[in-house]
Amino acid sequence: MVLARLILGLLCLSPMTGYELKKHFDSSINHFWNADKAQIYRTLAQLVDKGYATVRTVPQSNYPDRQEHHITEAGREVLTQWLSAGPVESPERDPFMGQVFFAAELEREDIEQLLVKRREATQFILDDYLSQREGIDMRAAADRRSFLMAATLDNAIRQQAAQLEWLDAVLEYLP
Amino acid sequence: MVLARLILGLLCLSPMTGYELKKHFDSSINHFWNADKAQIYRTLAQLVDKGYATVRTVPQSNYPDRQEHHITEAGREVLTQWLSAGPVESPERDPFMGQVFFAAELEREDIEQLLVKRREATQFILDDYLSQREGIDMRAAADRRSFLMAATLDNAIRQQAAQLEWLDAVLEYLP
DNA sequence: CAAAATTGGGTGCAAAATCAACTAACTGTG
DNA sequence: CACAGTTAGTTGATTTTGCACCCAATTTTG
Repeated sequence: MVLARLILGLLCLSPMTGYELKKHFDSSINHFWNADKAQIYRTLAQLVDKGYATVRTVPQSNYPDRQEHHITEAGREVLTQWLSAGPVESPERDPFMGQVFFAAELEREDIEQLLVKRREATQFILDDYLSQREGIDMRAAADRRSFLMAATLDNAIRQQAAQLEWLDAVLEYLP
Repeated sequence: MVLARLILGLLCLSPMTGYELKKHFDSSINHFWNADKAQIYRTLAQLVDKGYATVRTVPQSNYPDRQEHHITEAGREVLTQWLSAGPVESPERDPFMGQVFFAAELEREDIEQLLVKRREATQFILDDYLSQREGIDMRAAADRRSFLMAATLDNAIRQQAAQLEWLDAVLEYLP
């Protein structure tokens, strides 16, 4: 459900192949969603089935044909309806917090190691997001679209930063 | 996979029925995981199948028999192995951020409404977490288990608070 | 020059998750 | 007294997701 909407959103920005969609999920959008490519291709097929997108085969000289997917009017409607229907509630799922919740089964040192390793991973992700943000032209953020896109990245940065602070606090006060 | 480990973790705290597990997912653990009850019962059956848990039928006078699930030694090992294997990477999925990312398709007022509604929902969740934390005996948090459990709730609180701040910033600077 | 990555697409299968019922007895509330 | 809620568990169908493959040509890298 969500994936279909996100793909419609991307196709709304510009027509794309499944391959290019996967690129977006891995880079520009990786801070709030990811998707398996098999899933992307299948969802694309569904969208075409329902008339929310159309395919145009564009031959290329050296590389395989591009199956360019274009959003239709019906697709645009579905997207705006999703956006207008109010904020979706996210399920609130964090397996790492599960590990912390039950970490008392481990020795103190092992718990510390778990937290330290997580700290490293979080720092790594944060650095990635920060370098992504550097690549954003701030003058372009004057228009609403760019502003909102940059804002989601800012949120991801805040979340990771908050987690870093939390990890440090837990490491400091762990009995 | 994760669900099976979390159930093992809960069974580690005390033997439980599927019904009681569901209660935990809905209350004490709802800040980092949720689960459908059908899924809980099926996963429980798998755990028994694999020898990670055993069932003891406890008859009751008025209510249906309790299918009390007890964790086995093998189950405990699986749990500690999961915890020792290092922090699991979470997929980073937030459908609401997807809505914000593509919200430029809407009118300015509708975008604001989306953000304001989300703000309300976030405040509501935050208040829930805060009242949960009030119920935690801080003297009990001196032992490691209680400390870690309380810590995961603190993390959820920080995340929600960070999101509130972010929402306010976006609402303020939205072009 | 060989090995790996890129471009572009796809299949099959299994596990995980969700939705919606259905059973059945008891308990509390208006 | 009727109706809603609680306790306890189960089944079936469908969707979603993830993993592991497969194809083929080109281009880059060691």
